[in-house]
Amino acid sequence: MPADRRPLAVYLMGPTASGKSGLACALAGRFPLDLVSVDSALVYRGMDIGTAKPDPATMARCPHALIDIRDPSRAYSAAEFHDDALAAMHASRARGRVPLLVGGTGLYFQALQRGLSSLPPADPALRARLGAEAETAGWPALHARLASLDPRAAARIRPRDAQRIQRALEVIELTGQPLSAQQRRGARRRFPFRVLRLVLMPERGLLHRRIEARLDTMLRQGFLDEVRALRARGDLAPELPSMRAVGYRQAWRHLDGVTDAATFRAEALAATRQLAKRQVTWLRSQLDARWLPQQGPPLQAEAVGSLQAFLPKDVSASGKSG
RNA sequence: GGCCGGGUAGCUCAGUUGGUAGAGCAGGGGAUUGAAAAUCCCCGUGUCGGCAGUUCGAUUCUGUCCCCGGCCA
Repeated sequence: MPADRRPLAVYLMGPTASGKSGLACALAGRFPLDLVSVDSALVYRGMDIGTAKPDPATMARCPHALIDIRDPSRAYSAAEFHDDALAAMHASRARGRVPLLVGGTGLYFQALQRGLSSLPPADPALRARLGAEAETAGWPALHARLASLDPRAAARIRPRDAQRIQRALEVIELTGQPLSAQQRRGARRRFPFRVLRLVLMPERGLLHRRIEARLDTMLRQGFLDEVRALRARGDLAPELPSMRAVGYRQAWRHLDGVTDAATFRAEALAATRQLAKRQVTWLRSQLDARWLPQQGPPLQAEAVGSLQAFLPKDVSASGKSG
């Protein structure tokens, strides 16, 4: 078997509050790494406290690509991430360095790695129209329509999965072809990087304790004021992808007067735990990943060791020292 | 101390005209192709507060005790 001559990339994956950011920054301090964020919420400007975004001092010491690249009024997408991340990886490679992709958004990692089928982007007007139809007819009715247009897609998508039914009908309307047929056409190509996957998977109870402690820190740091400021802009709405983020959605309801402070905190905690659980489900499918110990110095030592086994020859092969 | 409500799943509660019980939330598992921190699917045995009585059978009826509210003293 010939040696894999593709340049190296490192993925550092883990659920929220697992300590990814700290570890990434520590590793960047000792290896020639460029950090690329893989996080669907960190892309939004002005959403700092509630997303646990690295603070300005950390960002200065450990710059991340793909953070603060979008206004919260505009949705970001997996397809844009795919292109942006690949561009950042190639730029890093061109500098003779190694990209370290750090984050917890499973779909983004998958879209990057496997690519996406060639499909039209979201069409807000069309989505609004489909949403209005669903309002009166109900999603199962639109699912039935999907079944007549694209039985294969309808079999895969549940009758109440509003988001996927809407997307499928959108693609069919925009292209005149069934979604399933287009998805079956090759998204796959050889990925241009050789990947070392590191996974942080803290024991569940520990993760829950860390989530709780972190939320209380956010609240002390003025999370609610941050959300008040976002609401005060006047052009944001709770249906936006940015404002549906964990914590922000619950804070919005609280500031609307729907929930009291204790309820808001409990809801935000539960939503964060549920997010972590879904992230863990993605991670469990990472069969060829290197699982790191839970936390503390052993974690860092293990990560450093894993990297050392791969990095030197790659970096030296690039003809440049980090 | 007296009277009235309550004590059922981790939480909030429903229910059983007597045949050992089920919702919401929480929690667990899974799916995941341009909104993904999104969206969706699956998973409910718990001394029905304790003890005693009636009964073929008590979580349900009766007695008594304990605990939590409220009112009265």
